[in-house]
Amino acid sequence: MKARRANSRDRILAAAADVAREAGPGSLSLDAVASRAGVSKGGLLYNFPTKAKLMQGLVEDYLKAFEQALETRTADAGGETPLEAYIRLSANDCEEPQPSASWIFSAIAEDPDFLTPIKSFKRQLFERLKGETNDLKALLVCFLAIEGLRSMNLFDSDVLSPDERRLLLASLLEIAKVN
Amino acid sequence: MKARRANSRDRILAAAADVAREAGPGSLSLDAVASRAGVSKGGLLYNFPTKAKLMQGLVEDYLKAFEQALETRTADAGGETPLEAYIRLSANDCEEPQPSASWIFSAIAEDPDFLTPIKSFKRQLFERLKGETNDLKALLVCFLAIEGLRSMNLFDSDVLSPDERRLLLASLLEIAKVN
DNA sequence: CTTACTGTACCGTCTGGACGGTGTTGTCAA
DNA sequence: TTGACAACACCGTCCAGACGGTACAGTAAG
Repeated sequence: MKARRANSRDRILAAAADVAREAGPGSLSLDAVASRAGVSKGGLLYNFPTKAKLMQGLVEDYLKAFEQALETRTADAGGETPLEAYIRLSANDCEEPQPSASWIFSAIAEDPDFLTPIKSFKRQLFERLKGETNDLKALLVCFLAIEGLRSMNLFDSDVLSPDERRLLLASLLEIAKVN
Repeated sequence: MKARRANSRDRILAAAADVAREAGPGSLSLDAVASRAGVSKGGLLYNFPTKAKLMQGLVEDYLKAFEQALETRTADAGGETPLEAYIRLSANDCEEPQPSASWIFSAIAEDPDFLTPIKSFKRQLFERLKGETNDLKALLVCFLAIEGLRSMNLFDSDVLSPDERRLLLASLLEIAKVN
């Protein structure tokens, strides 16, 4: 029952992310996801009655995971400002070799409106940071630079070397610390 | 002859960009592009024998236009460092209401390798800026922040208000000026 | 005669999704 | 305790439609 369903759901979501990353965002078909998840197409459509619902599931999962990571990070970290936490968390995310969210491209191709929740999440995050930082200029620069880093990671761009990434992180933290 | 061909080519490219922006990147079909360009499908395939060639044309045109804009800007501008020129140019690009390059998503969906020329272009640009700037930290921050701005524009994200964008631009130029 | 198309008809492939079936599990009356 | 029954989770097949691409005949301009 519940357990089985939850496992299937998660397996499918993970499989979708894998397929998008490995076969390219344009090859994210239901068949591909189903076979990757070890589930028949019928089973897939049982969990996600339409492709749009699958995409929505991906978005929601992604946002939930990020929010939770940010929350736990800001909660238990000693003396770390929210902006610092956000910078470090994002930098960590981008450190991983594989872009974790290239399914986003599939979602956009399917329907650009899938971005709406992500956009509003970002807007909320920005507003929150704005409320907890008194140097708007520093916040803007840091926030945008992180956005740039995420974008590069998403596009699997290797413009920056690891050393450069480290230097960037240090610079941003320096800017953010003045607070 | 030449004139007719060149016009058709450009019209088709522009039509493709329009379709991608208005109907969504997933709806960039040959039929849609042809009818939008006021050209028959046969005529479209005469100019671009395959969809891949169309995408390639989009990428090449985009890069060429950007390179030229940057060149003229750095050439005639008095006392503007290359980094400043790049910042101002990109900020201008992002000021326009419509994301100019949402066809990129179509290209990625078709085949992620279409990004390769863009990536190498960015790498070259970064290396060039690195050679002409002596504060690597400032360069990194500015370059990434601009990347973030471009990404937001591409995703049609309205996280930043116009005022905030202006403030960001001023901050970046300030950082870049220390040089 | 060549160039630069138009227009139509067509093919093979792929995709989302509908549908009918199936085994396993939980529930509940007798 | 057991047997009937229903809900659940999933399977496998089938199909209409859209898409990229081809082929080809026609045409207007130079």
